[in-house]
Amino acid sequence: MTTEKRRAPAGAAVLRGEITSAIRTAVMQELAEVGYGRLSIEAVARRAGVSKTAIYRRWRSKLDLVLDMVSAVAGRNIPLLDTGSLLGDLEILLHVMARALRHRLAAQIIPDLLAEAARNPQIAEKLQTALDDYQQAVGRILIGRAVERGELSPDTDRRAAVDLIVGPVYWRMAISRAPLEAAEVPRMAAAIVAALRVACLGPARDEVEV
Amino acid sequence: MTTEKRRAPAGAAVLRGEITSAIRTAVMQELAEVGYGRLSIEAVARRAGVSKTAIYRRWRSKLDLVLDMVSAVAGRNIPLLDTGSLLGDLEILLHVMARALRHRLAAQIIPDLLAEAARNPQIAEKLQTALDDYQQAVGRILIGRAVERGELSPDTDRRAAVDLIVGPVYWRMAISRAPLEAAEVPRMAAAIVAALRVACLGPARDEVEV
DNA sequence: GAACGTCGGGACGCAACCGTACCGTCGTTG
DNA sequence: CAACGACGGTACGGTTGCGTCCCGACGTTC
Repeated sequence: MTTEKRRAPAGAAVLRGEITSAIRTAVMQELAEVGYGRLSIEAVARRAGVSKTAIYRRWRSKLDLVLDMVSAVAGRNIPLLDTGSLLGDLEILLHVMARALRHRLAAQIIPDLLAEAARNPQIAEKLQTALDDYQQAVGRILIGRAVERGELSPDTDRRAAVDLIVGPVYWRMAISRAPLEAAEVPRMAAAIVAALRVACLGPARDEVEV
Repeated sequence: MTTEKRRAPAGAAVLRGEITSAIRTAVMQELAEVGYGRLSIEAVARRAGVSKTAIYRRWRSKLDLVLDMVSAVAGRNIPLLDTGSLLGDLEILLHVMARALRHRLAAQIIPDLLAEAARNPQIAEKLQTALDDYQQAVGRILIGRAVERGELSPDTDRRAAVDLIVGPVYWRMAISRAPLEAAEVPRMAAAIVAALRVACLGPARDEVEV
């Protein structure tokens, strides 16, 4: 290819960032409103006040568009503060999750995409890696620190631990769709700590005492 | 209306049950495959080997059809066996939930409809009442019995308890989509019992704000 | 200030689906 | 055994969305 004579695009021949971000927010809103299944490029374009071509110039298809959004959002990893105790760490994590799921958009988009992931391999892959990263981070860092401190047994099952930690918040906010008051977090955190302590003891062979 | 001369429909003029049920299973499969958002009557008809008219004669619209399916499935309440101990009751419940979510159809349809419920008031209502029934049943019966036995404090927060019980299984099977081995159930049940014990101790009493 | 070249917008062809109207079929009823 | 009447199937207009093509507009570069 003799591209030597070519000069870089300039002037009006350059993607306008404002439009790109207008599309992005429109996609989020549309995704929340109708879900991935019914997401239409035309609706996105309408909502963004933009032509369809503007979208197709940036992303090859609807799937590409959504995949890009997902990786953009899921890419940023959560900071897991070290408060010095498992209980403290958990409270922070629960607060962060609750805060995230309190946003209307997130609370609608996340369950929707997770459901869609069950049937769309591309979305599943993108989402699953993000989810795995998240779970691993929680498992390794949060549980790992607790093990180092001696708060949990070294042979704690990381996956089971993640289920016990993340499950209740997600169920409460995304499925049951009941608000989680900040005041409830400490209690939930304490309950989870108790659960984690028991979970690493292995199968319930012993009788439980009051 | 002078319906006196009317005689009851008979012969070929009666809905054929085989076709009705063919439609029903087709809807379930289609729902699992493409989700509610993309569910199309034509596809259902094709899959069932039936005409669209056959469907429209039975249900007024796509929404009606799905609502009917939901109430049919969600209507049947789960039997909660009394094993004599909270731990035993929990193990049973977890097994039942795990068994249900192991079915491919259920594991795809349930999250999908729950996500859809977030934006469709009609589905939300049907599903929410079913969910509430379920949660109440778990809360009242399972927790209630444990309280009677003295295993849990009388002022246990039912809602928080349900979150701790149902959340982990749901997360594991429907979101994380990792298999839950039967051997893991006892451990998870034991962990949940521990969590419930702590949860009813009340909030961390130092900070109680709304 | 003219040339450049991509930009956004509107229009197009194509495909899928919705919900309805009509038509011949068929089993029961009297 | 004939009449009944809802049955299932086909065909149809209308709508929506996809992805593409062509056009005039526009800001930078030389």
